[in-house]
Amino acid sequence: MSANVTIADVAERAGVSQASVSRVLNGKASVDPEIVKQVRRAVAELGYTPSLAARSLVRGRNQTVAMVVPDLGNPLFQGILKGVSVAAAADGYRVLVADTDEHVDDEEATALEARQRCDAVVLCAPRLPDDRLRALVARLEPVVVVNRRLDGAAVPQVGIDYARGVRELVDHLVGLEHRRIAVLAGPAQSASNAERLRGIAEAEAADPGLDIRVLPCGSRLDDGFAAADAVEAERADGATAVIAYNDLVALGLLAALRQRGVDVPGDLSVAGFDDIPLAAFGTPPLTTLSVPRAELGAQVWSRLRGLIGGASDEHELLFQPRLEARASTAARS
Amino acid sequence: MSANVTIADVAERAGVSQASVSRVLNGKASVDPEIVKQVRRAVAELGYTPSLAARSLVRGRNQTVAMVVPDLGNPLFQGILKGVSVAAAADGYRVLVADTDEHVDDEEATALEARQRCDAVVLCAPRLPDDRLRALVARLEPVVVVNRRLDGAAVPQVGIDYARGVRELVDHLVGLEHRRIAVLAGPAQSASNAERLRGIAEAEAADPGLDIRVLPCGSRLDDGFAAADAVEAERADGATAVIAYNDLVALGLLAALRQRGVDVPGDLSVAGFDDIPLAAFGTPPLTTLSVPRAELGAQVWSRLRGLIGGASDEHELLFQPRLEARASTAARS
DNA sequence: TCCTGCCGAGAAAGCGATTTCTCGCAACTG
DNA sequence: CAGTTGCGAGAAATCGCTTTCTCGGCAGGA
Repeated sequence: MSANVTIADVAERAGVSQASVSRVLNGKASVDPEIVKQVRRAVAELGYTPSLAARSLVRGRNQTVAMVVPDLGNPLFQGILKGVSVAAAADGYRVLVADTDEHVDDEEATALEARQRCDAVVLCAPRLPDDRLRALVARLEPVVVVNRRLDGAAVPQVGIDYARGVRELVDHLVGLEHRRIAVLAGPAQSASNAERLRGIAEAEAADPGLDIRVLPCGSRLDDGFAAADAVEAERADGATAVIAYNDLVALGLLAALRQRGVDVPGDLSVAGFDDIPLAAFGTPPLTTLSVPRAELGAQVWSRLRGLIGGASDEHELLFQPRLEARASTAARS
Repeated sequence: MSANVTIADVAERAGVSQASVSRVLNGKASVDPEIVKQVRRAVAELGYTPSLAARSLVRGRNQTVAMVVPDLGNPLFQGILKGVSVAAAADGYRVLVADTDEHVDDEEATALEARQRCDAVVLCAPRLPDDRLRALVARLEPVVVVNRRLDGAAVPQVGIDYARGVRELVDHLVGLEHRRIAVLAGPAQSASNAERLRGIAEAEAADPGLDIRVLPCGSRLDDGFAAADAVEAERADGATAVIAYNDLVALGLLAALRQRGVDVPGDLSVAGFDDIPLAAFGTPPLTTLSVPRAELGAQVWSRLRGLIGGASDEHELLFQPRLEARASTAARS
């Protein structure tokens, strides 16, 4: 079994020194072809596998990165996780997940702890306030921040241009004659929520005819479901369209509206965000903003790999969401 | 920074030996309270954090387990992952995910590679044929297999009693006067699919009045969506109910049927499996079989921990799914 | 022909913990 | 009072690699 075979055994069997075995295995320097052959044979015969623990100790590297997310149940994060994971795997890296379950105060501890086990970490949509986050990020060092703008930190960031996306969505709705729009806000500490709201504010400022009301909500299915009452109140008050924090919220809302017999998009247009796989299969199919999750994940890995390799990088990369107009939004009737 | 502080530094600062520092940190043996105080102070002052790499080398343990899944996009696996992850975290363990993306032939390599980095692995719904799986499992050793029955392997298994669940579902439909039922099968290599089919066969055998047709399908949203034609053909042929491989498939099917103007449950009853969060929010809310994902995950961890601790365990644990009758199934009209 | 330089391979020194071994000292027994 | 016995703490070995150091041999230049 590979378990107990050490490099010493291989060396002995091949009749060479451990150093040579190591050289062969790592392709360092030039080694006598004969020795190479001997070593390879010995390795094969013994079924030798280098101990990763020993290797990490001496190299100070793990070949593992951590991804810290606020909620693994969110399809957006799942998509990014998968993207990072696939890209990293191609370079022999694995990823370890840590779910903070939206507990802001666990974020630091969790991230720090994860960092101990890994060569780098990707912080997904951290909920921490700016100053604490900046401090944290400094201690995490090889780190990339996803979906959270953080000024004044020498850290690569990759995110989604929610502000612009939401403006696009508003434009879409305005094009459909909607003027009174309700917005279902996400978690208060979510930076991407703030970005969305910023976009909303910009849109409102640009078009005085608009009347947008922001309602507190959340990020999950049941949040959307529970928001139905508030939405109905807005509708009674003249709102004809709703922009939900994300697709999950939108789908939850859709379900609740259906129960109440509200027709979407006849009585009310509803739009989401993220274009999760289910969005296209909703009732009705959901108008939403599509974000390239997998590609984003790949980009994150590419940055991360650079940092691990010692590069320094503090660029910010913003993906532009693309409007996916489907049946849940329609011209005001 | 914790990065460069070693136990030697702490020892020096505290004026004691490394051994004592180690003892204090691990709470082994009894140490002079005075020394304990010194060490703690030195640790705090230096901001010392033990190197996990060094620790793993000497202990031969990682405090990390791997979870290998065929598709992270599946909410069932996400739920189990979360369950395992939370339970493991409570014991200071982290989990590393490896997604084989339904590539059967990568399963062995992926699992083996993951095992190298971890103290144990949980194999989720492996698609490997029995003999290869048995061989693999032997090499993985501390391992628990989820959602796959594997006879003749000394390995704990935890799963879901799909056969019984599906019989329950059939009973439910029969109670609603359905006799001709279409079944959308999952991935061919999926063991849980085989279990479901076994349940179907049993139900059919028990009730000669039943006429159940199995259609090939898949495990994802679009599989269900794409199955609509086949389902319609069955319906034209007299089928009045459909049992989908899982909720994702059911939801995809629902979407396609809606496009076609088929009324569910009026024209056709549809049931799923797993009770994913979205099931209750479908149109109509989906009748499904609920499985306790988080609890299952916790059980998996509990088994795993035992194994890591050296216990031997080859019990099989089967969770009984619970019928969640909702609006997508109704009496045949 | 002799010296310098280079190259390849083995010996040995870490990497940073844990754990066994050893030893001194105090307490306990007969 | 002498001879264990026990206990606490430091020294050193160990885990399994990588990498530097060292040295012998061989080729090229003077």
